[in-house]
Amino acid sequence: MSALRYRSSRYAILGLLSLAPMSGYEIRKVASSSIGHFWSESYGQIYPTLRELVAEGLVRPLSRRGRAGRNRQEYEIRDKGREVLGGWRSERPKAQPPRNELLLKLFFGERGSIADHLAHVQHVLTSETDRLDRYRHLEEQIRRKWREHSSRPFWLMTVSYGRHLSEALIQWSQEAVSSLRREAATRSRRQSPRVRKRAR
Amino acid sequence: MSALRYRSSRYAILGLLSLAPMSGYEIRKVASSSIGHFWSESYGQIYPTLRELVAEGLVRPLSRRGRAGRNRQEYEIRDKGREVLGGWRSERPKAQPPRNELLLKLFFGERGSIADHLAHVQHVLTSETDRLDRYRHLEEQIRRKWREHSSRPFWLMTVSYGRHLSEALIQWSQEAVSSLRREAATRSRRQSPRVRKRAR
DNA sequence: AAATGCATGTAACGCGTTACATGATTTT
DNA sequence: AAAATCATGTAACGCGTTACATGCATTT
Repeated sequence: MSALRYRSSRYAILGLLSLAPMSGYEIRKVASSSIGHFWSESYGQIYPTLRELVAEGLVRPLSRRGRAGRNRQEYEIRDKGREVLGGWRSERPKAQPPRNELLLKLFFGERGSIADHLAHVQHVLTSETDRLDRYRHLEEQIRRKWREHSSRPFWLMTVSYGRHLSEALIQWSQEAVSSLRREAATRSRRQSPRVRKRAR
Repeated sequence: MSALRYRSSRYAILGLLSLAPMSGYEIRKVASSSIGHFWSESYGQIYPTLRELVAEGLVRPLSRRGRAGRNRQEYEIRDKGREVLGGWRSERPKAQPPRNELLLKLFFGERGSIADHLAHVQHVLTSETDRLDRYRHLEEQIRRKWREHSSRPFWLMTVSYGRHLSEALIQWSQEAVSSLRREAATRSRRQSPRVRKRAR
């Protein structure tokens, strides 16, 4: 694509503004909490994008009476913005090309130290366990706090996605730990076959 | 990071060359088959990177007697290349920041058409089902064909990762289909409450 | 008055894909 | 001889993060 690619950041920002008017700073904060589990957005994208959106008439800067007397500029989505957002939403979502460093390291792992691999996999195990915990809390919060909000089922679906993925990763990493241990045993046996009996 | 980022492409390429000498074209092909499930690499990266690797003495161009008389240039990893690869492998793998368009669309889905969302989710369901099938085949192939290869356990781990993920996504998408149907029912009930009885 | 933190904004990179250009070698 | 396809290579983008610069408002 020489001309345009997906420009998903625009839609992420537009989407957040469709929930409520916000400043760039807030967009960053809200993004990292609400959609942070499956999306990331940085200042370097947000501020320039906001300008673009204003220039295209999808978003409007609000007069600066923002409750805090702070030096902040809030933006509000316009009808045209909602239309554009709707059009984007109905197109088939693009998957980002896969790039998983962990698997890359494992794939070329034959000559590496098992201890290193174990450390990597165990890190996945602990971090996904934490993450799963957060998903559970989050889910409960959404169930309690947004009992009547019409977005609730959608939000729950995104959390559930994360939950399923974390559970899968936890399972995988447990299995991977076992294989790596087995592999370590095989290696040491290959190095010193006489000691084999000692192992048990 | 103003200076350098991860430069994972270098290591992906170096890793492939650690398995066997290859040309740039082959690297592309091998990559999309072997590590294609969790990694992607394009020509625009491969050729320039090969030059860099040669310049740094990590890789050596082979004399052009490649069995095919073709106009091709093969490269071979050097000892220094293996060292560098080993160093990289023992560092903790970096996770790429999450960017999931599907979830983004669902999250802002409240005003969208349920039919669109259903189509997106069902696409996940079918494509992950296919993928799972491919993983099963691949796993069986590795078990049969590489019975004695010392990389076998590592390769199996990467396939297993994919399998677990696909299984989780299949489960999730089935659940999501149900929620979306429920949501559609709720909506139509809300629109025309009198027709409620007709529905059953 | 100094320190802290809120808030906006931009420059410099690095990463990666896509699309195109080019030519050699097989195949038909 | 024409078509297909193997193979290398590069230019132009778009995407995104990081790091820095700046200044106002609030807290201490």
